[in-house]
Amino acid sequence: MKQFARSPKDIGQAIRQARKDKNLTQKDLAVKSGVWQETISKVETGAASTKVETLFALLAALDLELAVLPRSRGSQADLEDIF
Amino acid sequence: MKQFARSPKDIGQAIRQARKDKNLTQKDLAVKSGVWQETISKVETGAASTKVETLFALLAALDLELAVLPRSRGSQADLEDIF
DNA sequence: AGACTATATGATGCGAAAGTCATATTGACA
DNA sequence: TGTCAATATGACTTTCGCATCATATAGTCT
Repeated sequence: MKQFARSPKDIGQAIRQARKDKNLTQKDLAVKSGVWQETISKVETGAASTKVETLFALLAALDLELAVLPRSRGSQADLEDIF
Repeated sequence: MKQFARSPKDIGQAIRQARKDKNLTQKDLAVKSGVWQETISKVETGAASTKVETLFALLAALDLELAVLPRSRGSQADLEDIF
């Protein structure tokens, strides 16, 4: 079940989704990924930006990866969705 | 043509690929995305980490988006690929 | 080879992310 | 509702990305 992402917020939602699907708490994921629980909270809620390393550490701990693909479907996200 | 990514380096390569496919220089992309040419260079070569906002700014300027999906195919990337 | 363009590298300053610890708030459930 | 676990928030410090400018290196074409 694939999640598309055009903004940090999208990614955060996908991570939270995947974490819950695997029945992990933020603390569990923190231990697995080496990322602090507090940081995970911020990432999932989109409260703060993230470094790409942090993102991949979380994705790896959740057995996820990314695919880069052309924006075909749906409407364009405007810059406010990103910044 | 889809690019999978499990590390910042993978993303950098995908961005470079997409940029060249569109016949854009780093400078062109810098103008379109609002990200400095120097930063793009670092991102593409994987020399430095990036903020997720920067990543999405580049992807948007290249009409790309991400998909989050389970790591199924191929071998696992180990942590050195990420950090 | 020379000239021009593209990309990489290097230094500095600022701001923001992450680590860290403490605590508040929310959520679940007996 | 009271308690415990889960998540969010806040403060503070350190680390690091980005903007910025300058310059070096690499590529390309004549």
